[in-house]
Amino acid sequence: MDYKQVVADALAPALTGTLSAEDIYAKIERPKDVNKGDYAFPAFTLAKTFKKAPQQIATDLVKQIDTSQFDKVEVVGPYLNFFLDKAAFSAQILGQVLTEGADYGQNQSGKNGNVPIDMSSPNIAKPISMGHLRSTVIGNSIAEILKKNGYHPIKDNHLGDWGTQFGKLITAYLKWGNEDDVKKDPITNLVKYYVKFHKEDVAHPELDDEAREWFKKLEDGDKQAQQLWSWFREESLKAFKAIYDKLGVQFDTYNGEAFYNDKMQAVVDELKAKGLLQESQGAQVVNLEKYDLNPALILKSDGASLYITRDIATAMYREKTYHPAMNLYVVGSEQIYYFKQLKAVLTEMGLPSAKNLHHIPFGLITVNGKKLSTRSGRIILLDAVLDDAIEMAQKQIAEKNPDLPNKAEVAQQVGVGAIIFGDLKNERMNSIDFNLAEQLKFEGETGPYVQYAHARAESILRKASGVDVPTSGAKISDPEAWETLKALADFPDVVVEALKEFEPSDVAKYAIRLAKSFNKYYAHSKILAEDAEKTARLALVKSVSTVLKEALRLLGVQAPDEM
RNA sequence: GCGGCAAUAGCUCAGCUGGAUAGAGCAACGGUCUUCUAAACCGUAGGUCGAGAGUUCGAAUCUCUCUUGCCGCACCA
Repeated sequence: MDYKQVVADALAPALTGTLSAEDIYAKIERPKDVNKGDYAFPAFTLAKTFKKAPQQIATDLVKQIDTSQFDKVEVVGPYLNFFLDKAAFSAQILGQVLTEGADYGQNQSGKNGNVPIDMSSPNIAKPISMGHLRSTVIGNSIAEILKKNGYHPIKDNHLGDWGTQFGKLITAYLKWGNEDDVKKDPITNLVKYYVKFHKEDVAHPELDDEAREWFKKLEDGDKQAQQLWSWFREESLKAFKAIYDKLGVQFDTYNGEAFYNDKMQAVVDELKAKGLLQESQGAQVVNLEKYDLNPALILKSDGASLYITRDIATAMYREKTYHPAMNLYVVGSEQIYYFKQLKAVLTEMGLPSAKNLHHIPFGLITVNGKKLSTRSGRIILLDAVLDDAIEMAQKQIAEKNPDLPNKAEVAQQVGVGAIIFGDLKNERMNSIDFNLAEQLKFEGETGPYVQYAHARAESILRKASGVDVPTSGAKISDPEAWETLKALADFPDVVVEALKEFEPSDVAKYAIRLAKSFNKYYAHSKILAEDAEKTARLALVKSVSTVLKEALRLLGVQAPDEM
């Protein structure tokens, strides 16, 4: 139920002819201070039309409205403060959460439309770093949020599995590599070969020619080249999947760059057919002047294709395969300009999904203020960070809950949860200077804090087993529960808002707010006390547990029942 | 040089479509476990919201200028 609307409806009769229903609704706000009620209407805007002081207007207004449906309506200066009927509110919201369960907050606005999401996208034969974490967890969370809004997301890992570096890799492997090492630890060893190649080719430039030849062979379908390439790819993918498993992220497709190799010519043909290609300094470009953008370079002067050619092919493929409702790209903010160009080219081509293409950028992860880079050695391995976090969680469990039965499982859930939550709780666009100690904090506004609130709720429910939790009519009068009840009621709006902004952090902040209000309630009220409201309180606890778990799920974070 | 993003407490960040004394977490200091998990709760202290101008009854929030930092600016992805 929309309680803001209830307030607006109450005000409407007194303001007919002055403000439209929509205007009234838009003016209503939530006081920051809890003591000033649940909703407030400021009378400033009416001062001109009524030619009276706002304070006076507020005083007059309150006399004209039906206040019976509220606990009270107060005039404080120029504000009308509305206090909702707590008993009715609690019965309504708890009934709804308990009836709907995990479906609470679900809406169908997406009409099951397909939404491919370009995300994670590590490069074959290179390690997954903290930089990939952001794309992976943001994309994964947006996928869950999409589902909650009735869309059908398709998580696509657009692997970097093609390019001249494979010529170098093959050359290096044949010279210095061996099969067992690659099988044992593919990423480390493949990177080693790659780095060695770059060291050696300074003194032996003929290596570059060899590499070029190998890449040419690969493109021409040479058997040995193909075999090595697909082997490197498989071994890398195995290593990647181990990390994705740890993170709890699955993909629907792994349509990497190689997948589009045979779809590139069609792009060039179509651009030509539509008269969009122009020659410029020997290269083929699409002029984007009318979008106030630099020309997009489609073919190099040597005729080779580029990243954007591949992305156009990808967009065309997705259009044909999915008829997407939206087309999302979770890629770093350094590519904002590039995606403007891509969208402009696709718009020029008349691709229907171009207008629903959204680049979802995020801030850079840096170390000591500097950009990560494999070559310079400034790299933070995601796997190592996850392991550190899991180990830290193990220590915490040993200290705080040594009798916990499934320690290893919970340590993983808590450790990984801390890392994911830590990444998602801040606005996407904030850049992050990596700090391991900061990532491993389990106190305050963190993933474990939310998980802990959930585990406490579950603990109470276990202790109360045998008591029937009512799914309707649960009224709570305890004022300590009020913030928690209101937070529960906000969840459906958060689901909508988070999608609108593509902001998982909205959900993370919400989870903290709900957990915090519940922890406070928990500290001040004895839930299992034997009195008339006990079952109502249990209804609240059950509702909190349900919604916390669901909010964490939308972030890709697990919620253990005990920790 | 042009464009984008950012600047709020010692540190990390919230602050919704402009609204009532600018809020959290961490760190500091003090308090709360014989009672539902203290990974928690309560309190104290801490800010000329980068600077300046403008719009407005009202600006951390909108506009402009400036400063600082990061990112990008066709043959990488």
